[in-house]
Amino acid sequence: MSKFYITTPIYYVNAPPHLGHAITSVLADIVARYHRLSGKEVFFLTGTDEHGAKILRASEKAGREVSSFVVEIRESFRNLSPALNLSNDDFIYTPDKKRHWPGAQKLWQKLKEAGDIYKGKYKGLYCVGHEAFVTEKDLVGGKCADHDEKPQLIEEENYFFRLSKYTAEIKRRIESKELLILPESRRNEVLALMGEGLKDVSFSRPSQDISWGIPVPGDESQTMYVWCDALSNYISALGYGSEDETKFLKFWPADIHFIGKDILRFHAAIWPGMLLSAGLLLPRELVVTGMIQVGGRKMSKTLGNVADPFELVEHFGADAVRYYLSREVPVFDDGDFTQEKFSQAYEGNLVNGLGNYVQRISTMVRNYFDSRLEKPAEEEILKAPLKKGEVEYVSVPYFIEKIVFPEYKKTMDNLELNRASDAVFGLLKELDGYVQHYEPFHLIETDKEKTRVVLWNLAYGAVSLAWFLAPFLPQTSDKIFDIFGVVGKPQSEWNTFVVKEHKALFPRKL
RNA sequence: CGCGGGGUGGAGGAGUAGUACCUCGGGGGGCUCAUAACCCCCAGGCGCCGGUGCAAUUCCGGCCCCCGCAACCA
Repeated sequence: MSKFYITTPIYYVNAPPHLGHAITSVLADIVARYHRLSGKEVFFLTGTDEHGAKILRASEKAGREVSSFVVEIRESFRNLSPALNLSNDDFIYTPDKKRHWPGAQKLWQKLKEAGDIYKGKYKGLYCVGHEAFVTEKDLVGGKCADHDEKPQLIEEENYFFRLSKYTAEIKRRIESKELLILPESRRNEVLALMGEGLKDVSFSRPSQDISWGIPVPGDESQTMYVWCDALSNYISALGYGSEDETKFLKFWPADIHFIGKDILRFHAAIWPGMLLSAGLLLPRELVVTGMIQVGGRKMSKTLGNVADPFELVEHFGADAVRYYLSREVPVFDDGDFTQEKFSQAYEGNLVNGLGNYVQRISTMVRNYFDSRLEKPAEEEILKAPLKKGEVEYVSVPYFIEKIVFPEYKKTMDNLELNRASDAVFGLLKELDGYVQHYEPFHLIETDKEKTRVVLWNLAYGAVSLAWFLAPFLPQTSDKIFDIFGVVGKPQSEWNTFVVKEHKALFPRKL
């Protein structure tokens, strides 16, 4: 059985999860489920990034001990899994001394042994109020936004990682697609960056400035900066650096790192550089998602337009949120969220579309055939074909197998999840049209046998929809299998359908 | 000249060198199994200016506008 290792980023715990985190996790989950369903041994990792000066300052501001301060937000990220039905196999967090630190420190050690760690001077803008370095972004009009003070340009000694040394090799891996970056435009962006040559990166800070972090092995006076601390989660979670590296040996390299475009540079430059230095394999693929905006604007706490995934789930259910995030928002481009768009998508495609379809078919089967439909003979099935265009006639199962499935598989394999979803909902549209064409609700009065064929095809269609949607809408998919009495049955055994009475799959919201 | 992505009917999206597609909304018709759902038809569009081509929304150049990134916001 082949393995498949997929990760989300580890999320920074400076605030509870918002829809942007949810979308990355949901997309990764859909891919994880898809590969699991196609028979691979999948390891799906998510987690949180909890170290750093920002977090320490936030905890101090709240008058809390930092180690307990982060737990709350960590737990809210962990709760994304039950809320959104994420199938992650593990959850890693950076302050975990037992599970994470050994891996991070071993990795550091490897880089050091490779001669790629050296002491250097870091020059930066230091804000006295923050007692830390700030970036240009923290400034408003040259002054620190929080303290209204002008930061000072100061120097301090810390460790650097010789990233520059690996520019050519990283570039080669990306160009040759040994390290595949999707979509193409992101790949180009990174390659353009490589063209300028990568600079060495600051890799640690004096621990007096940042005590909240992982100590540099062999030099307690320094704390690891984010790179080695956070990026190493992808291997520490597999046991790298621990006594038992079985999982690491089995699952590394990652088949896919799902990331947002905002952290592309770290994942396309620094992370591969570190892995090369340590003599480890590079991930096969970086999948770079767009950002989800709210009402056309970037989500921000200042604007007060942060969309809360938990609220949405509570109101609409996990599958509705998963639906929106995977279909109504493009995977690779920026998307937009508004309450109105969400409701519209919910009403249109889930309530009126999928929910209504399942309802009308199951009702007819119950009313006309006492809830039970035996599979008609093949030649009978051909007598109620699906009309495609003007002249082409195919049976429903044939259409699903030869037209829908290949399109679904192709787009899923290319991670064009919204297009795969399009293919499935396109099938739904065909099936609704098929109902209208044969009018089983009339046909039953004149030709019961043909009605049986028509309804059997429609039930087969419903179950097929459930099969296709399993990675996207796992709960709904299970419900549909249950309604048609084929829970746990492979496609080859979708012969007799025994239909149950059921509640609306997607209740209408007022 | 820091880097990059965009501008497609009322709205949101897809797409292509040659009849431009989908969803929602608007107008009309049909059906009644279904969660006032479903099916069919109609109106309306490729930011601006040049260039290359038999042909450009699609390729090239310029302009206008919007938006990201710029080394710890998915």
